[in-house]
Amino acid sequence: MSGPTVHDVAKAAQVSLATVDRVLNNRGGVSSKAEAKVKAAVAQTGYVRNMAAANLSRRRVYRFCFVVPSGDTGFVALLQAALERERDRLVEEQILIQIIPTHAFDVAGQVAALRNLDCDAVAIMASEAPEIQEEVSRLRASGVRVVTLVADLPQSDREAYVGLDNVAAGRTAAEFMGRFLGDSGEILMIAGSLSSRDHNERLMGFRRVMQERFQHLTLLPAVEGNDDAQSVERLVSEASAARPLVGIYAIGAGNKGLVRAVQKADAKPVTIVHELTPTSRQGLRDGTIDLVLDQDTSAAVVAAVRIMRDLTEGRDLPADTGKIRLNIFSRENIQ
Amino acid sequence: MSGPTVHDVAKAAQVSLATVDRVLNNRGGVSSKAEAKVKAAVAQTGYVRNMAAANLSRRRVYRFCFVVPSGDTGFVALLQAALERERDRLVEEQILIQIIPTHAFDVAGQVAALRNLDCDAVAIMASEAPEIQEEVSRLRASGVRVVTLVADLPQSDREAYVGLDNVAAGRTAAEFMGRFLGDSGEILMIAGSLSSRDHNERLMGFRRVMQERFQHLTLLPAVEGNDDAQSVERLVSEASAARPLVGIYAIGAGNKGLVRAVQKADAKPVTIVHELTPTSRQGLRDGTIDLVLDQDTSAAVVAAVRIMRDLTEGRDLPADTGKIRLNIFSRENIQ
DNA sequence: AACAAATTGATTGACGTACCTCAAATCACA
DNA sequence: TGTGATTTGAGGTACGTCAATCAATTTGTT
Repeated sequence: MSGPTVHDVAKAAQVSLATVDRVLNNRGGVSSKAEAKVKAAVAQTGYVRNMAAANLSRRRVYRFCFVVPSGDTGFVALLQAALERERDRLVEEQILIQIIPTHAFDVAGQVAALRNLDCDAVAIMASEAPEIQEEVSRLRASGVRVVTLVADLPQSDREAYVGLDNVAAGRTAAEFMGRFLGDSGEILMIAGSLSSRDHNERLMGFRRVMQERFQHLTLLPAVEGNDDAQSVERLVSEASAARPLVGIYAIGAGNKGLVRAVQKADAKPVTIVHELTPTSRQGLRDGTIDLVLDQDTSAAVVAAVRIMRDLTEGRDLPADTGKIRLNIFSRENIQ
Repeated sequence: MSGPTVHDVAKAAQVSLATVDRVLNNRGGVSSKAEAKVKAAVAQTGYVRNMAAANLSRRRVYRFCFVVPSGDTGFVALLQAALERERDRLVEEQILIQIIPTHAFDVAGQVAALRNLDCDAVAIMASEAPEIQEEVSRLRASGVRVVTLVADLPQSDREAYVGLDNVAAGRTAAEFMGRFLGDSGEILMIAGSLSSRDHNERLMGFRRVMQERFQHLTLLPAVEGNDDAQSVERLVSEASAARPLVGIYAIGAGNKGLVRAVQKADAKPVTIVHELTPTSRQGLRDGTIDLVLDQDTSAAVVAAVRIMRDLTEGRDLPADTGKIRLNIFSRENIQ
């Protein structure tokens, strides 16, 4: 009823079980002739290893860590929730998820967190600092598989990145901004931090499409909101007091402040923000926010786990691995 | 190292392994006192059943069927590809996927396919015909779990629907159409079939938002393209010859014809279509198509498998189960 | 107290794979 | 042909759970 087993392979290859085992788990000490026979038998019988039995036998437990910024609002809260959901689901598949919270810009703390890991693979969302890249190298050297999550560390030894194509996200934002805005006018771009890679990539994509396709719109110099509602509110208020804004592209967190400022402004600018949180969802509903570009945290976590598993099992990763789709939410399709 | 086992539970509950087993698999013949002790021990030790071992022991193999329309172009081809990918991946988790191709509108054939099933659960994409709903009831009665895929059969005995919220899809199309179009003008809606539920729901959503928010735009009566490129091309050509079209909402298949007609037309209408296929992708790239609303076939298949598994294991389904996210693609975010 | 019925315990053999040991067979090379 | 190295075979134990049997104990009823 269920597929062929190693016994069937051994029979088909006319060798002993031990030899099949040696080939399958390349333990060496097998003549090339025997190896060929076994491989042929595998192909012929259509044998696939029963992973459940294999893992059971070797008492294998996958231990994956997630080193991510903590917080109980906004994106990080969603990520946290997604992680906990997945953790509960994965226990019964013998996959143990450990969530290690850090502080968003605390490099030292992140390094410390990475230093004390004891697991097969780790997913990291951390600052792009040399100390952290070194830690990644150290982890890799000690046999831990490393993937980056949401924020990439492309210069590091990480083996995969799970998250958005941030340039494409910025380009998409610009496209919708341009198409929603018929007339000319000035657009405000607010990043969380101008020194973070992902925010910069979004800015870059946004700027480029604006320049390529919507030259009648004017981009104000990007400002830094520090992912903080109060700063964002002040920046938006000041900008729209100085001149009429037709559009706002908010790249980082702090949308609560953005919503407050937009509601007080005289004219309603086209507002595009990132991440579907309770705040931005409400903004969509009441019309303060026009579009939310979102990376699905659940999808990211699921993808990360899958990749970590593939890596620890020594499988090679499929081509499009880790690309998280950009979700676009408007008031008509918030779920 | 790995979690507590039944042995630990037995020890903690001060009962025998056999009693733990009786409670865990509710075989009956256990005093309520013992049952309580075991349950307390499970909670206290944090025991979770090792599914791999359980399935191995009872030699369980999940057998899931997918009864879906075949074809080598458009959406059904994508679905087919997604199914095959998942099938290959799932073999090693002891999940056997059988793909049973049918013809799109061949109700008799679909009924026949459903009649010969031998599996634990089935995912069906079929016409909304009484014969099929009866077949679904029969399957359910014989213990097969049934979910609908992409096209729902809400009147039937199916236990879950995996697919888009088609009303929301239509509403979203209307919103973007309205926002892209500043001026007034006439909009053409082309459905595949006016008698199919999903197409009707999309139309309904589209119409409603147009009426609620964009009354300066005029909707022409919906036409039927029969998911066929030639029909669609003819319909679009005729419509745009008769009057200037500012927008086209194409709900079904046949986008090849749509693209040809739009390219020949004098004025370029805002064009929104469904499903990201090679054709619509190309349309986005060359500017013929402005927006593609897509339901991710991979996501749908993965969700369906997960639900079928939950169902056959007797777990109850999470609340938001089966809702497939509406992906919105523009030329800047085709991946 | 006697007896049947209900409950509990002890034990066993799968499931498919990993991993180990020890002995037997085959090989390479002088 | 003999020696040592390499390759192969046979067999066992373990992983955690299921499913079953049979004996032992407790419980309830008269």
